[in-house]
Amino acid sequence: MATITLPDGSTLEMADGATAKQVAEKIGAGLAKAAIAAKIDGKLVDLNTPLRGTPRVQIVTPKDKEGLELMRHSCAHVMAEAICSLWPATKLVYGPTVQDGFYYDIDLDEPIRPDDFARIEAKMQEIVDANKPFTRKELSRQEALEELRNDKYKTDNIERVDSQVISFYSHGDNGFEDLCRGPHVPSTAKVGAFKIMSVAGAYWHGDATQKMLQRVYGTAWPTKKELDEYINRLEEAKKRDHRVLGKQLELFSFSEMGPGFAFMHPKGMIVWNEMLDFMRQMNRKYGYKEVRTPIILNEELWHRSGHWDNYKQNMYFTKIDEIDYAVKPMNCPGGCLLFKTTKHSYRELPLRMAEFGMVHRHEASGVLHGLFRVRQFTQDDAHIYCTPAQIESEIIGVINLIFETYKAFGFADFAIELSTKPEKHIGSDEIWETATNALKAALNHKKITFRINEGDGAFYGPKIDFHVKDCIGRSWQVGTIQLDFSMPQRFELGYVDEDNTEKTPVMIHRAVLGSLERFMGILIEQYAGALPPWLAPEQARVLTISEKSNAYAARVQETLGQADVRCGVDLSDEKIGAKIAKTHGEKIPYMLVVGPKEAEAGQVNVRIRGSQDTRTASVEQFLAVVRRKIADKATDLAF
RNA sequence: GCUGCUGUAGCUCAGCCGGUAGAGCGCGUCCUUGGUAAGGACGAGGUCAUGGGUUCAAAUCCCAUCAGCAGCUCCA
Repeated sequence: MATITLPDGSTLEMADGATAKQVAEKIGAGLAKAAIAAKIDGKLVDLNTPLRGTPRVQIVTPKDKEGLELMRHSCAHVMAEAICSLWPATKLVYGPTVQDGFYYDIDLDEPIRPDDFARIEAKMQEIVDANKPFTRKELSRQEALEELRNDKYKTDNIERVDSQVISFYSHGDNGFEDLCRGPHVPSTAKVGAFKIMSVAGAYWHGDATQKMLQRVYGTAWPTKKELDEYINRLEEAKKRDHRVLGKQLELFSFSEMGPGFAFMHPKGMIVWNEMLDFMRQMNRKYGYKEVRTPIILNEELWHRSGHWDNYKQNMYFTKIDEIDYAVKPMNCPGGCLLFKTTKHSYRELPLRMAEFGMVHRHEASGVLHGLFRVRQFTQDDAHIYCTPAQIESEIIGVINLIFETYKAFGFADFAIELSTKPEKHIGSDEIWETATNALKAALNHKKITFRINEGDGAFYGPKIDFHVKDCIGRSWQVGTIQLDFSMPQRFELGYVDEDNTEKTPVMIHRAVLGSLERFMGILIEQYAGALPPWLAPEQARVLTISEKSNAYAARVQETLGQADVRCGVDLSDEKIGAKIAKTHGEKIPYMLVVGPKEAEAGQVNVRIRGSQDTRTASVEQFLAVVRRKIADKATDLAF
């Protein structure tokens, strides 16, 4: 007999060798039907695994996170079989699950096209309808290597696992079999509602020198309804796409004349300047002075800074009067030159110098992506020159500044990473260790939990990276704090200490928004284009019922404009419904409907973006409310 | 940079088994003066990304280039 303990603590007596499936059947027909796998003593296994002794058993269904992944993985197998049957030359490489779905990397010279998806799906449906059992076969490592000696991909897969038992799964009678750790759903009927999503190239092992494989992406969900909801969610995310909204809302554009170089339009410039004004305010509050350094500087400078050796492939070069120059990819070397123009005393430290620096980086053509990845961008950069003793308090100061800033922009959720010494770096190991420890100390002091990102630091020093989470759960890297002992040495920066000796300062590089361009893109996606009043290009618009109220509308607009509210007016001879629809499309926070009634009473009828309700208020009342919303950086428009 | 897909009016897209272009939105003019998510009529607007090739004939087929999209690699 086997004594089975269930997750609720109850026990079941079963015959020795009974399967997990039988346990599910004993518990209930519903569970047995939903069951796709089991967990025995915490280990995920196939449903037909025999039970002995006194195991703890949990029946896994697609409702469990692990069950869902397992189901998707099984679905990947079904897709693999479908592809192999349609393209017999296919060599299977690797088919894991990913967030919301799965993919399978295949080696096949004939490209699979989106037109083929329907055929693949139809074939998959055949396999599903056949309701064939997944069966497991185990071989010794040696036997497995022998059996797959002609398959370099599968051989490689075996070599990458350390288990001595290698398992294979097959479903059906046509001999489809795939190396796989498992477990799997019991039969092909249990892979859920699926859809082929896309196909793209992917290097073998992510190595650009290796063969480009085809990666076919699919998704699978327990029910058709959930699949539809997922497709819906994707469409919703697409509506937030800052590239689409940027065009629609006339914020910015790109031209074939300059791939990766954004054009900021008048409305985009308003958002930009609001961001900039706010960051300047923060810089003043936290004791920064602002500077500006040249875009183009002599190539020699970049040799000295280490950029030539470590960053050359990302830089643009030019010649002026036969002399070699480089376009700056970072602001720090220029900042160092500025620091060196005068002699410094320890009394000046910490010296915090901010720069909204426009930098140019040659990014590979394939990585350009709206405002998120561009070749020219503006960093809200700063360099803090300080003594070693001041490092921790300075870093804490920057962290405070960063948190305050993100909150103001409406981000509540952050994640922090500490990146350590990369392969390409300058400076000794001791320096790196000291610097890394200093960053850790500051984070610990602030009681901040962080993740370590090995080998991902800047070439001149370790860094703390800040990620913000947007309202639909996506994470964006924005701010960074980098600690640098090398650049000050290379540039022979110095200050005179209390004891009248020359010392080398420590340099802290920091950016809060990171890139103004990227941050604007993030804001657009976060708010789906419906920016809070303080950032909105047009904060209110007066809509007239008919031209009888034009003069009054103009007066209202004038009054608001005088009070620094960005207010437009729609005097067109459209009907009010059309004007409201148009204003909604432009995502303007406040609509002020005025007709003879309002004109008579000196009022406006306020309609708030996203709401059907209206409310009449005097112009003064509305003005007071909107000014407070702007001042508070409110995201809630109601009043 | 690599692989695949795409490029037609300001925008979104149709046309693409070859016979020199169409819709909706937007824009302009006129009618309409209408009270809360799109009133009506008329009109203007396109070297069909660019350069070659095949053909009597190319938006349509082929090649190259450029750009965009998805992903890979890289990154703020």
